[in-house]
Parts: sequence; structure tokens; C-alpha cells
Amino acid sequence: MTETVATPLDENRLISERRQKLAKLREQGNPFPNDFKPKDYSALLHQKYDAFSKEELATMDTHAVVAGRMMLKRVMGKASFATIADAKGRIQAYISKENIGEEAYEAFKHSDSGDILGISGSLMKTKTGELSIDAKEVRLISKNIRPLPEKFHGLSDQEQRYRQRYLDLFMNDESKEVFIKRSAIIQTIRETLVRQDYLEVETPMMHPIPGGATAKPFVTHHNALDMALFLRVAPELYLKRLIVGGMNRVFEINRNFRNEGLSARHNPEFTMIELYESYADYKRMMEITEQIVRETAMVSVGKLVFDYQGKTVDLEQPFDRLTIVEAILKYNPQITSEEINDVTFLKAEITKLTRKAPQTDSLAVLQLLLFEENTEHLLWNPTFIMDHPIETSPLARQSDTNPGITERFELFVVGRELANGYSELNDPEDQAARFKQQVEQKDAGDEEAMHYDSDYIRALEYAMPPTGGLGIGIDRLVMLLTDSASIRDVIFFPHMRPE
RNA sequence: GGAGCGGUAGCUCAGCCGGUAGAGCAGCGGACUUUUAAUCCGUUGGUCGCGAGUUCGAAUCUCGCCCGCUCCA
Repeated sequence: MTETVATPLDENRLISERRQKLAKLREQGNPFPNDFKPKDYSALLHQKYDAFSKEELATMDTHAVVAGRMMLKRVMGKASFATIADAKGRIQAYISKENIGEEAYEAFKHSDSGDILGISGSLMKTKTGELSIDAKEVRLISKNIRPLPEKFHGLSDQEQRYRQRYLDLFMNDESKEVFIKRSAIIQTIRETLVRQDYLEVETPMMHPIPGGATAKPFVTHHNALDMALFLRVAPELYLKRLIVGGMNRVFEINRNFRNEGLSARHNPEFTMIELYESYADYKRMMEITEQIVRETAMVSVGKLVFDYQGKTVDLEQPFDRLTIVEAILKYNPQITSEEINDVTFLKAEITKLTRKAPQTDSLAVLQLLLFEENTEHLLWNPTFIMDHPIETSPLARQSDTNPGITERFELFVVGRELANGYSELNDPEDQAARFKQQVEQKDAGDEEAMHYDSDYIRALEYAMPPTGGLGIGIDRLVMLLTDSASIRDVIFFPHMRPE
């Protein structure tokens, strides 16, 4: 397309050798032709023909046409073997001078690993029984001018795997497998919800008022309107406007953006599913969470009891349901039921663990802080934690029986938060008061506190049906179900500092 | 933000009690018509992450910076 050669990133001798080869190929024709149409996938050929013997194959009509990247090449004089990788696997090609002609064979000998080749011929078995295409035609489809990583050890440099994901994908089958599973997991969630009469929707990614989660947003600027816009930290407030509008069951699978640090569990943009169901509550949301986790596990792992990072996770048993207080007591037997309700004790304990004194006197908030410090990381098998304090749950409905507590849960698996759900707050006056509290916190210097969203209050004033809402971190779910240690292993292009 | 580990040929790695860089694979040339990381012979290839310092001499020691990984906040 373009004639100008951009500054090469890392031009070296091996590349310039191949550029010369490419120049020669250009003299003989187009090294990037687009008239070769593969008709077969390697994996399907294996499925179809692996069972036949060498002799049976010889009598059958087995013509096949494949295209793919040459991963390995073994030249032995007048005959060669090449391993061709296509989208669904690998197949070996037997390429002999006798069958493809002197000129084509010479050209093949000068091909490089990483070249994309088109091969047609009939299926045969070698004397060791490997199904191979006995090539009648071998064509260069697309010339590779960069040397491939080592054929035995492959590409193992983590940094390069993330920065050059395409290399990782064709060099490491396990990596490709993770992303295929990721897609299947998302597809399964869609199907599960659509089957239950949910509608998939899209709401703005750019918000004039950031909201829906306590998090620091990214800011950008709209030139024509000359105003600040925030990349969304959550779609929640827009999805609930749709509930007000009478869309009974909605979900959205999309990106959220949070302006915080990077880690093995955090990428600045990450994928969440949020769903809202009218006339449901947080208990129904716990049920649907269990259903989604189990169905996606069956699709990607194939079973409900499996290992994550060398330790068994059991998704088969009903997920444990504990209040924050129950969880602390269960996992910290040295703490008594008197101490757990003693503000002075809680403050001292938290100060000991975090080396700084908590800024609150609220019993429920102190219990939550202690939970985060000494219990959260211990919750290996799936556990719903319930009864979150009203102060830290500004969008959740207050308990009818337990003032100061909301009808909320978080699901923890392998020591990490995986999902968060609640009965939604649909009382516009209560919501307005909660927003005001958030604004006070923001004014006091809390960068993560929410803004007052008067348009959202207006929406609630038109009456929102009682609603259950749920958010599941897709990246973390995929990590769990693909045994991935880092979020970077389940995101194609994780955020990296510039090279 | 802090601590630890790492960055050496295209890739995977060795060398690190200082003496001016090595292997395997890949590449190039040659032999070879059933290989499987093919084999055999020959051969090319390096700002040792970047910058300063110590030293007669630094991949190696010291300091600063950059990038990555892990853990912690």
C-alpha cells in the first residue's frame, strides 16, 4: 500500500537477508498472491483420515487443499517435510522434487519458517504412521521476513508475548487456547441470559458525569462541545435508566476504565458484564451468579471441580453464603463474637494490620475493613459475602430489617472478588441523600467518591421497579477458568509502558 | 510508592570472585527421497538494556535511569 519504509523497530542481518529474498521473489511474481483458496483445515483432515492405514489411504480419493504457516522444515535432499499450522491445528506435508517439479522444489528449499504456504495434494501416511499431505503443489502465499522464535523452546519472554501477541498466538498453542475459551465463556453468558429473556444493550462509554462505581476515572475532552468527558467506570446508572424505561431485563458486556495502578489483577481497561432484572432482588442475583459461573466452567473446563494454580477449586457445592461478620468469625477463630462488635477492638486490629488508623467509627465499615484485611484472601472456594454497610454501598437498597446494612453481596473465589450484586436502590429521595454523602466525601478529598447525578435522580423519580443487579468481572472469570495467574494472560493486548 | 529477581546473537540460555563474549536452535553454503526439535560437515552473526563512575582494563564491581516479572502498600 505505502511505498515509504517506516523506521524499522529492530532491523537486523537476518531480516535484511530475507528482504533480499523477497526482492528476488518480486522479480518472479507476486510474493503475496490472493488467488489461493484453502478448502480444508488440518484438524478436520486428521479427524477424517487418521484412522485409515497407509494402504487404505493409497486407494482412496483424498485430495486436500490447505494453507498455513510453515512452523518446521526438514529438507533431506530431493524430498522434504514441512509442518504447516492453520487456524485449527497442524499437518505435515511431504514435499518431493519428483512430485512438484524441480523449479517449485528449488523455491521451496529457499522458503523460510514462518512463510505462509498453500499446499494441495492427497493424503498419505509416512512409515511412522503420521498423516501427511503428499504435495502436488506448493505455493508461497505470504512471505515472512522476520525470523521465528526458537522451534523447540518457542517464545517464552513474557514481555514479548504481551507486546507482540500475534507471535505468542502462533507460537504458543496454550495461549491461543485461553482466548478461544474466553470467547466461549462470553458466548455462554450471552446465551444463558438471552434464554432467560434478557436483552443485550449498549450504553455510553463516555460519561459527562462518571458514576456507578467508586473509582477514579480517565478524563478526556470533547472539542465541539468544549467539555470534559469521562471514560466510564461502570455502566450501572445507564442500565438502570433502561429499567426505568421499562426494559425489564437487560445486560451489557463491555469495557470499563479505571485510572488506577497495574498489577497481575488490574488492567486499566477491563471487561465486565452487568445485568439488571426487574422484580428481582440480590438473592435472585446470587442464583444467577452461580448459574453463570457453573455454565461457563462446564464450557471451558468441562468440569466443576478443577485446579487453579495447583489448588483445587470446587464449584459443584452450593456456594457458601456468609455475612461479613460470619466470615470473619469463621476464618479467624481467635476473634470472639464480643470483639467483632467492639469498635475499639476493630480499630486496633485494623491499625495493626494496615499500620494506619481507620478514619471511621462506623461498626459496619470497620467490620468490612477487617474482613478485607484478614479474611478476603482466604476465601478459596466460591463464597458469597453479604450485608455490606450502607456507607460503602451508595447505590444499594437498604435492608428492610437491618438499618445501616444493604441487600448486597460480593462473590469471592480463589481469594479474589469475582462478582458484586445487590437489590437496587429505587427510592429517589434516599438515592439523592446517598449522592449528597458521596459529594461530601469527594469534597473531603476522596477521589474515588461519586458525583451527584441529578439526571439519574430524575429518572428514579419516574419510579423504577424493584430490581436486582449484578456485575461479574469477565477477565477474572476467564483467569479462574483458564488457570491463568495474571490478567495479562487473558487480555490480548494488556496495557504496557511504551517500549 | 517499596522490596526481590531479571534484561547477553533473531529465539532459548551460559559466562558475572575484572583480562575485551560462548552454546544450541534459526540463517547461509554443502551432503542426504519417509523426517518428527531430522542428521552430518563448514560458516556468518553481538552498541552484553541505557548512562556515568572505579580501574591499566568492566557483560562482570559501584551509582543513577529505563523496561519486564513477582510480592507488598
